[in-house]
Amino acid sequence: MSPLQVFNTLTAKKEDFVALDGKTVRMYACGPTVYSLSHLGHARMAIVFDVIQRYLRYSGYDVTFVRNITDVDDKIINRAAEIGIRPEQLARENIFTFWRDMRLLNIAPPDFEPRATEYIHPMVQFVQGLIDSGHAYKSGPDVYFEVSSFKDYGKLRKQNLDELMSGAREQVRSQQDLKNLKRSPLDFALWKGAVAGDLGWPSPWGHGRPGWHLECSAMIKNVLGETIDIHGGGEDLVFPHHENEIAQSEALHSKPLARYWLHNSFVQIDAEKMSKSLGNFRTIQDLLQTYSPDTLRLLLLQTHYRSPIEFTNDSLTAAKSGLQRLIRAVHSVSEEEAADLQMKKQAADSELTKAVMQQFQSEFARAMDSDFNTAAAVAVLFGIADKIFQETSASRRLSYIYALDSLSQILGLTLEDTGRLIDTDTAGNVIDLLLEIRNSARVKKDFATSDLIRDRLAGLGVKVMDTAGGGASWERD
RNA sequence: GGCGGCAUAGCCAAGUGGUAAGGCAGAGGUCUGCAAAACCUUUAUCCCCCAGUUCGAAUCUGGGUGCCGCCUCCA
Repeated sequence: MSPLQVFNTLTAKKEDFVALDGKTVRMYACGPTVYSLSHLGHARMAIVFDVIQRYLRYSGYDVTFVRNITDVDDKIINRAAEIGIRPEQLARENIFTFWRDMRLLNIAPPDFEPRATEYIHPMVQFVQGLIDSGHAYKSGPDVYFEVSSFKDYGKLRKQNLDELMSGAREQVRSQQDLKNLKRSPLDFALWKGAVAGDLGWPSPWGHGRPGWHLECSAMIKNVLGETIDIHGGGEDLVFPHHENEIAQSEALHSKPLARYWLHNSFVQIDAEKMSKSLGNFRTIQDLLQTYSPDTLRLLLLQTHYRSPIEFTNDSLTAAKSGLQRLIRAVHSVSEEEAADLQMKKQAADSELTKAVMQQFQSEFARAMDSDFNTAAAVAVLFGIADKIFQETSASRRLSYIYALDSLSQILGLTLEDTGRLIDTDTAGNVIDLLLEIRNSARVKKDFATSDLIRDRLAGLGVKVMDTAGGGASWERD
C-alpha cells in the first residue's frame, strides 16, 4: 500500500503504517465532553482527525471512523446543577451546538458517533468481566480498577508504577475521601455509585454511573472490535485517559487495544494551553462570527498536528490573507471562460491535466505520508496557486485549478469564494448608496442616469419610492 | 518533586546528516486614471548558548539557558 508513516505515541517513533486487515482502517478518536461550548482546541482535534480520515480514504483505505460523545460525567452533572437543569438536557443542548460547529467547519460526520449513555449495558458487562478476572474490586458504592493487576500500566505514558506513584503522591492528600475506597491512589473508578434520584442506571453494584475511561473501552469493543488500528485524541488524554483505556481493555482481552496512538498538540494563547478550566478559550461559535471555516482550518493545518499552535490575532489574519490567495487562484477563470463546458471537459481530460495532477498529487502525498504533514501539504497548494497565476491561457489554467481544487478537498478546504457573499445589512447599504448617487443625478437633472438606477433596481426586485423631501425609500417587491 | 516535549527571519511555520519549504508582513519594480489583485526582484552566510562526533550538523551526542505540557477535569 502506501508508504505512510505515522508517529505512534506508544513507541514514541515514526513507524510505517500497516493496517491490521490490510485495506481496512478502524479508527477511534475521543470526542468532547458536552458540558459547554466547543472552542478552537476542540476544533483542532476534530479537524486533525477529519483530515487524517480524509487522507486515509484518499489513499485507498476503507475507513471506519468512530468519534464518541461523552454525555455523562461529573462536569456535566455539576454544571447542570449550577444552572438548575437536568444533566441530560445540558448534554443534549451542547451536542446540538457541537454538531452545528462541526458542520460549519466542514468536518465530515464520523461513521459512528456513540454516546456513553447508549452503552451503559456493555459497560456494566465490561466491569463485570474485569471483576471476574480479578482486575477490579468493589469498594463501598464504587468499583475500581486495580492498576497493580495490569503489568503494562504506564506503557503509553512511559513511566513505571513507582514513578507514577511518586507523581501521584501530591494528589493523595487532595483525595482523602477516596483514599479509604481505593487500594492505591492510581486505581481509577470504573463505576461510581450515585444516590437514588441522581443521574444513574441500575447495576449489580447498585444505582450509579460509569467512570469516564470506561466508555471508550466499551464502545471500541462493541463498535470496532477488540483491537483497532488508530486511536487518537488530544495530547492531554495520553494520561490518564488513554493509559486507563489500555489497562481496562488489555486486561480484559489480553490483546492490544490499538496499534497506533496518535495525539494532537494544543492551541495556546499567550504561551498557555487554551482550555476551559483556564478560561482563555475562544469558542468556535465566536470565531466563526468573524472568520470563515476555511480560515480556521488553514490556520490549524499550517502547523503540524503534533506541534503546539500559538494562537494570535495576527496568525488568524495571516491565515485569512493566505486563504484569499488560494481562493482567488481557484476562481481565476472568469465566468465566460468557464461557461464553455466543452473547454472544461477538455481541460479535465487533457494531457496537461494528467501530468499536473500526477506531479502535485505526488508532492502532496509525500508531505501527507510523512505523519500527515499538512504544513508541507499546504505549501504544495500555494505552489499550484503560483502556477495558476503565472499561466496566461485559461484552458491551461483550468488544469492547475483542477489540481488545486481536488487536493484542497483532501484537507477539507472548500475554497468557496465567501468574499463575494453579501449579508443583508451590506446589501441595504449598497442600495442606499445607489439612491444617493441617483439623488445627485436628479439634482443635476440627469434623469437618464436616475431612471436607469430606478429601473435596474426594479428589475432586481427593489422598488424605489421618491419622498416629498427629495430623498427616496425602497423596499423589496 | 516525577515524566515528556519544544527553541528556525518582524510574525506564523516546514525541514532529523549534505549546505535553510511555505504563508503573513516589509522593500523595489511592472501593470493601472488612482487603487486593489496579479507578475518580477528582494528580505535568516544561518537555525537559543557552549563543547563534542563527522569530510560535512539546524538536523547526532553531552552540558547550559528559556518556554510549555502531563502527573487533577481537559481536545
